[in-house]
Amino acid sequence: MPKTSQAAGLHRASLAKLHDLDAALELMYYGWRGMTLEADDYLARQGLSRPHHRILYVVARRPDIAIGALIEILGISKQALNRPLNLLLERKLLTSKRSPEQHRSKLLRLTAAGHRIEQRASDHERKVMRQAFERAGASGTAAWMAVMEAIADNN
Amino acid sequence: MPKTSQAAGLHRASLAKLHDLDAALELMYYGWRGMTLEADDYLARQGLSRPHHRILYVVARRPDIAIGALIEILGISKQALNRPLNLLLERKLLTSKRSPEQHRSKLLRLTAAGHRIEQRASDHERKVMRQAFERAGASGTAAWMAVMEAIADNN
DNA sequence: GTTCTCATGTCAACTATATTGACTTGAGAA
DNA sequence: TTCTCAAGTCAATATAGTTGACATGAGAAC
Repeated sequence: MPKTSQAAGLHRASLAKLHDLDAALELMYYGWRGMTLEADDYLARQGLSRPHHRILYVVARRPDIAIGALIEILGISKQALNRPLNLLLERKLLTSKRSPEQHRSKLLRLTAAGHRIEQRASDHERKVMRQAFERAGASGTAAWMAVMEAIADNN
Repeated sequence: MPKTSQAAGLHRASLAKLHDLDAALELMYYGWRGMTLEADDYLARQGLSRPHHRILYVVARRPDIAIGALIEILGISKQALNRPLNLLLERKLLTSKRSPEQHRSKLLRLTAAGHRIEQRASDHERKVMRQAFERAGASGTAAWMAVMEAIADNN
């Protein structure tokens, strides 16, 4: 696990702008950093990191999800999922049980402790977003979401 | 180097929303992915990846930057910079020379080939942003930037 | 009832990106 | 001549991911 994460390169560096859209590229970069910084620090103090949070986040929103479906959503291989998932099971932040009828797949659920950590980590991120949206007002928030959807759906 | 990057977990996954701000968290995640996807594919075809692009991006905007200053801006350790930087020098995408007076530090510059790759990779990202901004109009763009600045500056 | 399929689990080897710590080198300054 | 400081290098470690190969165990098909 990483130490506490040095506030690294947070400058919003004073780089010359070669293109008018350079500011937008940098805002995406530093925006992602800004949103995840405190959450990552919190997770590191729990001995966890971003992949663990992604697992907790998805399972919280899809209780009784099977492992195959989780792999699909996370977009990583079974083997890559294995380690962080087992850590979460060992730490009893997740439980896995086979369903009575579909005995083939294992169903994942958060424990109370898992819910608590997922919530606190996500709360750090939501706090950042809430403050930004408060300053921007309802129309600014709607505009932000519209732009982000256009960017996200650029597949 | 990674292969071609499987379009992984691109679902904009249909997860139940536990909080009203969950959509915003997911938009940040998929937005970052959407912006960087094509650029990363292009870079992978050149045998490069995101850290190499970050180096090229910064040096393009700060010609004659010293290695220490670059480390500062990137927020990584000297040792972590070493490998990708040496690759870029070997490939002659960067040049390093000592300055006449300040002979202690090395000054980095892009070669023509380095400029070309930096530009093409960044162009993929700018293209995504430009399309999103065109749909959103000038006021939507301004609102997006204001929100992102608030998020980024949450340090 | 044996065989086929399929979800899951696990082992090994590899790559990439990062870290810290300990050192060297070489130039400039005191 | 010694001290400082930027840069370079080596080793060990952690994390996050990959592919390939193979085991297990349950359900379904024949």
